[in-house]
Amino acid sequence: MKGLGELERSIMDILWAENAPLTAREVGRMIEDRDLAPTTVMTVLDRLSRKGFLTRTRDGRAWRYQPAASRDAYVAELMLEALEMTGDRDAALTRFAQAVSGSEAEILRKALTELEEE
Amino acid sequence: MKGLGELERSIMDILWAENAPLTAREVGRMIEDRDLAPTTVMTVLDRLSRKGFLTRTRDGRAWRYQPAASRDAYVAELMLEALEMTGDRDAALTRFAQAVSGSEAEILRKALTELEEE
DNA sequence: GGGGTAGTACTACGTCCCGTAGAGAGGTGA
DNA sequence: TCACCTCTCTACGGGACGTAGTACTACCCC
Repeated sequence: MKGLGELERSIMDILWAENAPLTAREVGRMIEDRDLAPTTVMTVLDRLSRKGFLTRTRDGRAWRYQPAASRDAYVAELMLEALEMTGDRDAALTRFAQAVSGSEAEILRKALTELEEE
Repeated sequence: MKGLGELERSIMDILWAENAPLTAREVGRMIEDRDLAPTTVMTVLDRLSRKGFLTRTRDGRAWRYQPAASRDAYVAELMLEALEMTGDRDAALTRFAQAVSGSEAEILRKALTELEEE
């Protein structure tokens, strides 16, 4: 999986936060702080859909974009990808488990327990 | 943390696999399949130490390079970094737990249990 | 002691990604 | 018809990375 640039991530964040598919214009309106040209937003949306992060459907002349996967799925995939990198997955996992904070360890524990029960 | 390119990662892999600090020449000899110029290896080693992935110490005229952190630590850090990206860490962690394979879930479970006991 | 060898530092070039945006085409509503 | 919206296409500058040459220095062997 390819990574995301900074602007790309900002835009993904907007789309992940929104439940409905947005047009380029709508997205642009939500990044006002950066004062981008409309075409900039369109270009980035286009690249993101080329890269498979977004899907788009027609709405009149405009496209409406929405995430192809949830942010959680993306994050989990990044984590798995990092894990792929090591020769010793167990060691890395152990280290990871030690690094997460207490409350998160709790979440993990719970998720794993539920898995076990299925 | 900055990411690693492909050659950079190959070289880190060599150094992670080795226990002793290596010189550029030694590293170069271990990537024979790519037939790189010696200076190429040196440049990459230099960049890696600039980026903080390697530390180096003098050995006569030459430098000896060794990883600043273990591969496991690096991988765990990458995973945490991915986790930082989400607004809902719990959801991402849950998804991650569901995505790891059975034996790895077991490792995680064990690591978490040991944590708890301390 | 002179030439090959090894090692260093510095510089450079091509490519790809990404942020950024303009130009031009074609529809749309006043 | 004219202003406007949206799209697609093209482009440029910067930074990271793969790759390597050059110039200089120190050491070893004959």
